[in-house]
Amino acid sequence: MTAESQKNERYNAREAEARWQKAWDSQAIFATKNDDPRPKYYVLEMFPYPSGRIHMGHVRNYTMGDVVARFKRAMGHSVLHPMGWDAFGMPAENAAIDRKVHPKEWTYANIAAMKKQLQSMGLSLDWAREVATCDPSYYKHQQRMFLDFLKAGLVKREYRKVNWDPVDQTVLANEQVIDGRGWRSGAVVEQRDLYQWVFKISDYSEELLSALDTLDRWPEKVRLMQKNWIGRSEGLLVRFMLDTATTPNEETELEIFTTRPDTLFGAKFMAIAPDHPLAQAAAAKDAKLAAFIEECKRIGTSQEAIDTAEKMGFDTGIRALHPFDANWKLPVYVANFILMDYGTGAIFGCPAHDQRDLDFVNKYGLGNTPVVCPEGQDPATFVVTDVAYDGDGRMINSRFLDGMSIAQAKEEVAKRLENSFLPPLGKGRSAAEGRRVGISGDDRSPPQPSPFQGEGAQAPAQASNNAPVAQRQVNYRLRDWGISRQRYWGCPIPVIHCEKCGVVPAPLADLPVKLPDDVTFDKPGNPLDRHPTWKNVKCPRCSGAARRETDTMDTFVDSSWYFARFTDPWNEASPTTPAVANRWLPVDQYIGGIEHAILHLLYSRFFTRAMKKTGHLNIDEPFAGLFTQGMVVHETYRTQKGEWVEPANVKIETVGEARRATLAATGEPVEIGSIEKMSKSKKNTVDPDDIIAAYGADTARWFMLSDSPPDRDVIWTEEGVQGAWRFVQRLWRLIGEIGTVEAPTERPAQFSEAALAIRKAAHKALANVSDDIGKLRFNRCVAHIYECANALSDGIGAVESAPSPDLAWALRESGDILVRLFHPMMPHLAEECWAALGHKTLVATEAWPALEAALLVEDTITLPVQINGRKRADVTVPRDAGKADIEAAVLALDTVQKALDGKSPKKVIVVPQRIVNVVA
RNA sequence: GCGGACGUGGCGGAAUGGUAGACGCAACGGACUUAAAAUCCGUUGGGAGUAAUCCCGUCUGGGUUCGAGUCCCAGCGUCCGCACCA
Repeated sequence: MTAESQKNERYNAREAEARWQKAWDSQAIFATKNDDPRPKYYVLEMFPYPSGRIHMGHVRNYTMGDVVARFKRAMGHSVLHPMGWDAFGMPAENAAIDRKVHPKEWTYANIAAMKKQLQSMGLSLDWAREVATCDPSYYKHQQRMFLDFLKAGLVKREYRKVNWDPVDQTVLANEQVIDGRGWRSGAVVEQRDLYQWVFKISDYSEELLSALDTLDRWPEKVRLMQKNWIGRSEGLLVRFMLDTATTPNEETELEIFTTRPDTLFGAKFMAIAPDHPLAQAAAAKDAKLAAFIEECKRIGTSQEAIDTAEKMGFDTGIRALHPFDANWKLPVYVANFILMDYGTGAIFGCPAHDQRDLDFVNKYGLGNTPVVCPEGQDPATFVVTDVAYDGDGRMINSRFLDGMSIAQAKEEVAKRLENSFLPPLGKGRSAAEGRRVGISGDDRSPPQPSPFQGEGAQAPAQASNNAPVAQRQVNYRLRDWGISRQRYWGCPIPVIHCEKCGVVPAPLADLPVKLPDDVTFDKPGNPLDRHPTWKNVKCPRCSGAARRETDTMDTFVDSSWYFARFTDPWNEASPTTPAVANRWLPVDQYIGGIEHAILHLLYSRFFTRAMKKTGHLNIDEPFAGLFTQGMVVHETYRTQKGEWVEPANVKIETVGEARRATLAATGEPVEIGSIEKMSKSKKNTVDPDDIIAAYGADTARWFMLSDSPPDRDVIWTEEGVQGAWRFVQRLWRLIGEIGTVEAPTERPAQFSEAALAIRKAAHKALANVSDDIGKLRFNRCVAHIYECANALSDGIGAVESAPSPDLAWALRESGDILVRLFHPMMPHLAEECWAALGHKTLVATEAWPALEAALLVEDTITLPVQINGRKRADVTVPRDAGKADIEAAVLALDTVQKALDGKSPKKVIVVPQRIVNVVA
């Protein structure tokens, strides 16, 4: 083909892409061997839920991963780049209910459809390692690990509050409860206590927190979100004696948690959660209190109510004794803002230094006494009215703490209370039975003097051999991970309940505990629960009548270890082959959405630790590098009637600066709305299939990488796609023309100025793209490739007007470089161009071009010259010119002479290779 | 409320404290064409000037520096996360 004839032709992306995909496939070039001795690189994108169709977010995510995979391969790594399916979950069951399709059938059909779509993108995936979490060959190992975790003490059963939908007879996740009603049934959601299987992630709170510091290739934002989620706080557990004359069942004490023990002398009240045992006990004898507690529970469901709820309390009549003064009695309130889940579910309130407590006392007229005085304030006049003071300062109104700093006061209180003692709790008399932590009461140091000593106060009941009044404690916000779901389409929890033997693990030989296929969804509730032949089994231990656990696992469990399974998905005996997993892991680059910043990533980090403990792998962290990509967003359109319109049905015209939209079919005017995340409800989606059919996968891939930094949202526009498509065509023509240039096979000894310019442009692009791909700055890679292509276009012009062997050789060399540079982003086009340049190999298996660093160094450099910080001139000097030479050259410039007006400069700053600044 | 990020042409965005606006999109002018599309060439932050040139300009106001889009302080605005966590 001649250059002339190719100019008039077009690159047929559709035909070429299918052809090259077939070529890659037939040579299995993306299949990765576990015994490959080259340095390993594991790149992984978050695997998709098989909804049935990929969306543009997938295109962006998987393109980024593919660029990294192809680049690392060219750099000589053995690259693991697998793909699978997060295939369990509710949509399959919804489809079963709505459309009478079996979840399994629906899921596998979706997988087949989506796989085809992904394959049309030309991703360099090792499909031989494909896994689907709903497949028994996958969840079998998950069940095995559940049993291993159970044995290792990482799993427990716990009575927990859950959102219960009485119509659908199922537990709802928090996000499925909308305004206190079930999202599907619309029924008012109840709080129910159910036995739940729980992974003890909180055993690792400290470890998961401190190890965040080692994740230096994670976004700071994600680490911070996890840190806040884990929510470490240091404080003191303090036992307050109760006035038994006021307690319902002669309870003797109330244990609280505080991070501000320094403010103990500012205490005005105690508050306990509505579901605190002491509140329950008091409510049993006080109908008004019981009614108040009911009221709190009702408000407690919807998020909005919690946001706006006023502080409410109810005085139980119970009185607590101040730990430093038994004569100081504090009222015990039940309050709606106290959480049973955190600390001990009880607090002491110091209104002057805590806004919530201040709001509370202001409502109930309990007053406040400031005990911390800000520096520079007169303690005699310092008062708090509406805004609590939580800053630094000196202790006041606090007896023996007066004058201390907050830190000193905290330490002093802790020391005194740790070393004073109260009788150990009598059974059944604790105000917070079961919520006390770590106070054993025995084998402790001998009794110490009471803290009341020397304060002139009377001590409450003294006893020897007692437990300390207070104990330092670290608290975490992170709660254990409840994994029980009352659903069919999930991994069965492999245990059996026997009346005699209790909870019995399913024998390993019986794994997988398979989901039965013969289920119906015509009735609400979990089909497993009403499947007698599946549910009723013999106890493996006593052979008596028993029943299977009918709950299945949270789908976050499935995705907490898939990255490990990919390392050896062929192992039928175990979840992993530890030696193989340890070699591949951690994932070097993980790419996915920010929406998984907390749960998925935290669960996976926990799972990695649990798998290490149970011998399935031996690494510390699953993901060494994490990248969170932005969303794909699009303009919205709606008719004057307010109906949303798909972009495909809208015609946009530009009249001068203004853009006008009409309905393509009828010409009816359409309003252009805000740019938002692509969503079905606003119909502002673009179907990847349509784009690939119209422009090809390379165009879609290129556009997804252009312009916007990859961690930010990218706006999908028709103009943008067309720009990308034009560039695809332009590259094809450009390389086609270079392919027809007659060039010597031997490298010329000398290069003309024009040839050197081309070579410099190509090698500069090579250096820049190499650097930017490694840092995932794809938008900058795109810019460098544009620049390189522009330079080569100029080169074509030069060789046409004045052909010469060195110029021709430089063009061929630069063409070879350019094709390999854009190959990771547009692999099909790159293969087509590689062939056009006369190569017989696949560019996908080619090495990354070698950089000739000498070409990046100029013989002379042009430095900007500033006068008083403003650029006024340029000066060109030899590369190795000394500071004095540069200064002399600068001072000789006309512009500088004029500015100095005969005077000598105050100062001349020469920054080598950078800039010169003359201070006049 | 707490925590975090960000703020640059008409738009998306470049810019180790060192020439602000790379690269792309859009727009405008021109070439080719019977015409259009495609393609190619050129212009494009604002203002003044015939011109060389000059002045202004990175949300606002201060500061540090020879030099600030970049660092510090205060304010305004947008976005995100958590949300009564004691």
